[in-house]
Amino acid sequence: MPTPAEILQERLSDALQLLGFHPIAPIQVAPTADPIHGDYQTNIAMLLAKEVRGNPRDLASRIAEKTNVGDIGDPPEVAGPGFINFRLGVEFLAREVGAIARDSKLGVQAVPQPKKLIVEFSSPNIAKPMHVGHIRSTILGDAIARVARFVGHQVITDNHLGDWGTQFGKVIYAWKHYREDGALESDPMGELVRLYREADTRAKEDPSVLEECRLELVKLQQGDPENLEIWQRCAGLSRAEFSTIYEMLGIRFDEQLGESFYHPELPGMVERLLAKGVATESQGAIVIFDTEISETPFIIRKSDGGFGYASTDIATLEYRMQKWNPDGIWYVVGAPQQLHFRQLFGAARRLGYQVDLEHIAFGSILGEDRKLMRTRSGESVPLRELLQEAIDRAGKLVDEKNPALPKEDAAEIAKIVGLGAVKYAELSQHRMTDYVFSWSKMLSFQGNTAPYLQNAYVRSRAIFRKLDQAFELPGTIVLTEPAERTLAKKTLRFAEVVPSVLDGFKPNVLANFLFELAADYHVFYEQCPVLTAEGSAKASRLLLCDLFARTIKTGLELLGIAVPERM
RNA sequence: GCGUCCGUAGCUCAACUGGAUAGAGCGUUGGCCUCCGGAGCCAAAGGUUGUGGGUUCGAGCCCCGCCGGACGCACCA
Repeated sequence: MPTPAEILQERLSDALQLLGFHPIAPIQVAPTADPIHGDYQTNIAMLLAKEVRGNPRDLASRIAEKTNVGDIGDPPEVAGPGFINFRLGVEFLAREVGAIARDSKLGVQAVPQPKKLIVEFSSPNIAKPMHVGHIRSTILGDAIARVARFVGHQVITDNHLGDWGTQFGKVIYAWKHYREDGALESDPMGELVRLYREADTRAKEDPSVLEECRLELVKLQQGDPENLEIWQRCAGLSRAEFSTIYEMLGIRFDEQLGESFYHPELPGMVERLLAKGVATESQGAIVIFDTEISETPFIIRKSDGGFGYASTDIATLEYRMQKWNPDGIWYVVGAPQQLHFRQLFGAARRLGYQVDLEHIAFGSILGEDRKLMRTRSGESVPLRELLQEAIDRAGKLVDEKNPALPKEDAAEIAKIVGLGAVKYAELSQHRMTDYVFSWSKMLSFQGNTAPYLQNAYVRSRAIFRKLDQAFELPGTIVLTEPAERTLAKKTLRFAEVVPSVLDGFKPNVLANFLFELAADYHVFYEQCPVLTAEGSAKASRLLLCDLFARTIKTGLELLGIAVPERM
């Protein structure tokens, strides 16, 4: 079923045909900023007036006159410099609300042309701790993948693990010299991290250690059995650690092909690029120059014969094209790597790949001092500890607000609220802004936070627990109160907002919508008693409550956030 | 130096891709509980959108110049 905006678009399109216009660009129909201008508006008359050098208001009147909206609402009005405003009528609203209430997807339609998309996100480095820096990619990527699936795309998520980098020389060196088996047993990941740091600091002090680390790496890459075994054990331990975090976060990947997976392909790939004339030799390295992008080259083989991540990323691209032939590959990776991706995409173009490549960049997470978030000792905050703290803090809050809850339920709720708070803090913000991490703000029950939205859901569900009979969708829907209409209109917009998340990759658009929806629900809740109402008023209000609950639940799920039934 | 991103209320952030009087939350001030969860609602105060030009019916958004910040610029990912 089309959304209100789409219906209006179609009617406008018909009117323009009658008047002899054939606009190429889609007709913009946007919700109005202020309800005094109605519910939806279009600026099409002003755009066309510019083209034909006519008077925008006159043109707007002619278009308005020919636009048939008798079954939708009031006759369109011309206002301001040439806007055409539309107001949705009560009958139309009731009809539409009834329709989306019967739709499992709440009116969200499948895209006309489903695409096959690969979404690469999270991508932590093995043998390094997963820290706050990874959380943005993880949460953002997951949300985008969920939305893309929901609107009908075929999505393959891939965790592009950094399991073959230079850091492994250090890890292996330290493994051989400083390993403590007891610690490895009790806290494997902690020990791995300790080993890496140990080698890292020693290498900085002593060039000979650095050289030995390099040699260990070379041995590994040449297939030395001992180093290979150490690498495999480290990789196994890291993956296990990552899995527990992903499980905690409710995130699943279709593929987890690490960089090591592509390693055997690298020499052949470099030869191919040389043969095609895409790559050239420079200062002993094999590089791709594209001065339109940057003076510095894209290094696909180092002068010492080794491979960096530029090479792996090209090999990965080739593999994906061969295996899946996708329409798009989306990389959810931090903004500092913009140059890398511009170069990668440039290389892909030269290789003749026809695929939509997107770097979905994002800003950094700052501490409350507005500097990159660190622990007191100056290290990056381990993700696992951060998530546990979120759960603990949420647990305390839930305990304060609702001490009567059974212990087991309280623990489950703490998890839902705590993790939801962390995710929502990310996703409610424009992805490019560096955002300030604040426990008190994200866990507040007021304002634009996950707990506020979850609580709105819980309140709406509480009504149904008090209901003495099963809820059934009513045949007739009455919307007499302004608060009912406002809520109904907002709910209809869900189907417009969800697909729009993908243009510009902005989950914060959905988050902000859910916040507005919850606010509208609270006004409705305040002004329209449900259980004490009677007849079709009661039935209609129950329907609004149910529809609200489903919408906020579905919306939060698209952001990867769960809702509790009580809290 | 070159490049990318950014600069909006005291603070944290929006602004549907160029639309009407720039909106929320927190904080501040003042109201609302015989009623479904007050974890809520209503109202007020708070702005020359860093700055100077330009483009046009119309600019927070596009173009140019400054100021201020973050990040990146040949073999680490």
